[in-house]
Amino acid sequence: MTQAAAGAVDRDPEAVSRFVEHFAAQLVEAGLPRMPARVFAALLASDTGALTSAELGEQLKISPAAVSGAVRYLAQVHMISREREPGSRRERYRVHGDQWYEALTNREAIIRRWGDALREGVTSLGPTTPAGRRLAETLAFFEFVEKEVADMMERWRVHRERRFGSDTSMRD
Amino acid sequence: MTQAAAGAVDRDPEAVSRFVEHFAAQLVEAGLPRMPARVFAALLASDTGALTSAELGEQLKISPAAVSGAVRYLAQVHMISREREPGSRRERYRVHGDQWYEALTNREAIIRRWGDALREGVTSLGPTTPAGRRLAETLAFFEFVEKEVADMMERWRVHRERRFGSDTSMRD
DNA sequence: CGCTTCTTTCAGAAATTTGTGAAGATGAAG
DNA sequence: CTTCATCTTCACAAATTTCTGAAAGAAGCG
Repeated sequence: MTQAAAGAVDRDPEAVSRFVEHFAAQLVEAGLPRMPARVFAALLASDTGALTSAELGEQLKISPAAVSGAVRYLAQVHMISREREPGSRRERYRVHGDQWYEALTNREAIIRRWGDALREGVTSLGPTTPAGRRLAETLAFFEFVEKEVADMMERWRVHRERRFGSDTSMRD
Repeated sequence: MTQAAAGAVDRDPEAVSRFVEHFAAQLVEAGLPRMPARVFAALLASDTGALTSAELGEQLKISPAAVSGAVRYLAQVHMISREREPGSRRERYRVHGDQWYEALTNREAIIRRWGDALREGVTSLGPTTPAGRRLAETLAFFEFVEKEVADMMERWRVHRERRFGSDTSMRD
């Protein structure tokens, strides 16, 4: 084995980097801040789905501070989780298939607050005014979506189970 | 009728403004730029669902330039449409129930580009590598969602029809 | 305990974004 | 063809966001 004694390589670092930057760019365009996007893409493209702070910093050529900020953000929106390795103080950041899908659709919290704001609007503008009625219909849409999305995720789990097997897939 | 001879009032401008700013704040938090968010909220809370540039500027206390920038943005993402009044050079910006729901779910274009980036990644990292497999599953998720969302919107149209009647509701 | 290794926090420099005023366009009306 | 009203574009100023280097905080290990 020329590549490695222990599991790693045959990964062309340049190909990886190309994908990372390209995918990160899409995420940025969708509204994610730049550093979190790059970090996330790097994790997604890693072999194990988990990297240490140092590895991230090196691969992306960014300071430890930047890594720290990015992972804090990503953890907050539940796109990654943090793990401690028992021995060393090293922390390890992991992208966990399941949880990040959910995070994406998990505009839930947002949707709920939109609903609140709209309800307030309906009341204060009056449910029978034209504006009030428009708001009410918009509200109905969000309530509809909220429920539908939940159902959809359920269907996805089934679909995926059949397509990819094991429930805990996408672990390392 | 104490309030008005022609259609308008009984709208407490302060209540309207409160709603507009509150709802706009939620939109901002969801990632919309500030001015577009405020303009959009103002349209949503208007009686007819359509306002002129001047009216928007006055209500929101912003310059014509700011209005122009905001409506350009909103039109681009299909959250409003522009109408010319036949006579005057005045333009009128309208929020059209249907189209803005669709715009919201219409991360479609975005999703498609994500798909492209992921497909590329699967190829260049190799479909049988661990990272390649993770990417492939992620891709499958997006393809699934794309289809499901389309179905969901169809169901919404039916649901709404029954609840709110006429197909062209939410016009002025 | 005190060293060593990581990570986080903080203050500031750099870049980006946002909104304004002023100067063009554009088109209807005289 | 000029004028008036209205929208858009442009260059710049202001505010905000984003990264970095440096210093401070934790956790294992001798």
